[in-house]
Amino acid sequence: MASKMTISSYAVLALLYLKPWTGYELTQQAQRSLRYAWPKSTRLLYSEPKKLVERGYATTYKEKAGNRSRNVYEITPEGRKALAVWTQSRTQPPRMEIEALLRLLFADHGSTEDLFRALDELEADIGEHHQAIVELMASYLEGGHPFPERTHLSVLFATFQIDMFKAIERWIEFARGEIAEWQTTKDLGMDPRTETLTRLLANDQTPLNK
Amino acid sequence: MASKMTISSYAVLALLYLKPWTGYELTQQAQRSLRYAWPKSTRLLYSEPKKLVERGYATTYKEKAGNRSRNVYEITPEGRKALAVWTQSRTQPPRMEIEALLRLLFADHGSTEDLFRALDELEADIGEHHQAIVELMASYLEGGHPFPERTHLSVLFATFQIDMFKAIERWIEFARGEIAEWQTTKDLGMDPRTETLTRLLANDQTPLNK
DNA sequence: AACTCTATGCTGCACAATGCAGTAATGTCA
DNA sequence: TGACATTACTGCATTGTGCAGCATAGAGTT
Repeated sequence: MASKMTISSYAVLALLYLKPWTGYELTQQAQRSLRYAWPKSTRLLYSEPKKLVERGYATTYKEKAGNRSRNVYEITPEGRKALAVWTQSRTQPPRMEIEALLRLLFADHGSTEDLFRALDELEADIGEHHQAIVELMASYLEGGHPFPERTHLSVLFATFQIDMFKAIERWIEFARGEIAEWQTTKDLGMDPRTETLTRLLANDQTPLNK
Repeated sequence: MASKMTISSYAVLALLYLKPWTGYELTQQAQRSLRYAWPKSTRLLYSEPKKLVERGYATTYKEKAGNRSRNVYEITPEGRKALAVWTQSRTQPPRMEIEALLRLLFADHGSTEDLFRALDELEADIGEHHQAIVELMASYLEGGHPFPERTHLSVLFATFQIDMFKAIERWIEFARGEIAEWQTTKDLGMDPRTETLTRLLANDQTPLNK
């Protein structure tokens, strides 16, 4: 039987709403546009459209160029209806997996060098994304958007991302400064500096805002 | 044979490094402290310590109180060594799943009301976490930290979270303002306002910073 | 002309992780 | 004494990931 529609199913269906795509194109497009809101494996992006076909939300045909063939997927009217249902449902709470922060939480097993390295890695990963999105925006100015009529949505989304990345980068700098003051990762506990910070946070302020 | 150590395995192992816990306590503690850096299901948190025992990284015994019994897990010296290995490895890139942003990306299928609702839901979810962490910091001031010698780590981590939550809340307000100006979710494309924003973003600035 | 490398275009399989239902004892308040 | 929340898990179906594998096409190199 047709399995249940997951958010990932709807994400793929929403891409098909824009235009028909091949399986491969879907994997590429998901890399480019969905990665930051809904990161999914390539494998899944090949599987989802097949399930949509099973459910009657898409149709498929094999297109061939020479000896090669590829699967093209197209949304059906039922698929469009299904998307409307999704729009009405409660969104799932956001979820962030940041291993570097996990390392911070347990930094007292290791050295300050280990912790600095984790921060460097976080900075590098964020920096890559940050740069990519800034370049994407530059390309939009030169008419590089594949769906120009949707630019306003992409740009609002990009505002979120860039803002987020900047906040993380600012925090990394701040964290480096704090850690540099520690003599060790361990047993610092509620020293005067930590107490000052705790007081700030308990009043819903951070040393970073403004 | 013993399966491979995942980051989740190390997360549980790191908790066991602090002190022995029962399975149930691990699920509670992971809810309280790991949720924002490494959110995992309750089910997994019951399974992971068993695997650690299989690998020789932990030992277990059944403790009984009356007719009831519970499994207590304790780290072994091998477990401590394994943790040191983890500390040396490259951190995984951060990963964020935010369904509300996915809705934004595909908002042109629906109405502006649908989009406002998605933002309200995101605000509610973030607000809950935001409040919880601020209250946690207030409790630390009253000596509520279960491992007082680790307060400096928790506080640096909390700085990240609160800063992040504030940034998201600020963006939500901004997004509401922008969307309110649209007559529809569709076909706005590169209008003058969108162009202004795109220019800002392409220069690595956002309408929100500072 | 043969070669190597990258991109295209997938599938199968093992295993990680989730969600849900089920089971059962203990504590708490009306 | 009965109802309900909390403690304390386990089994099972299903979703999702990572990796290896397979095969064609095109571009550049020796």
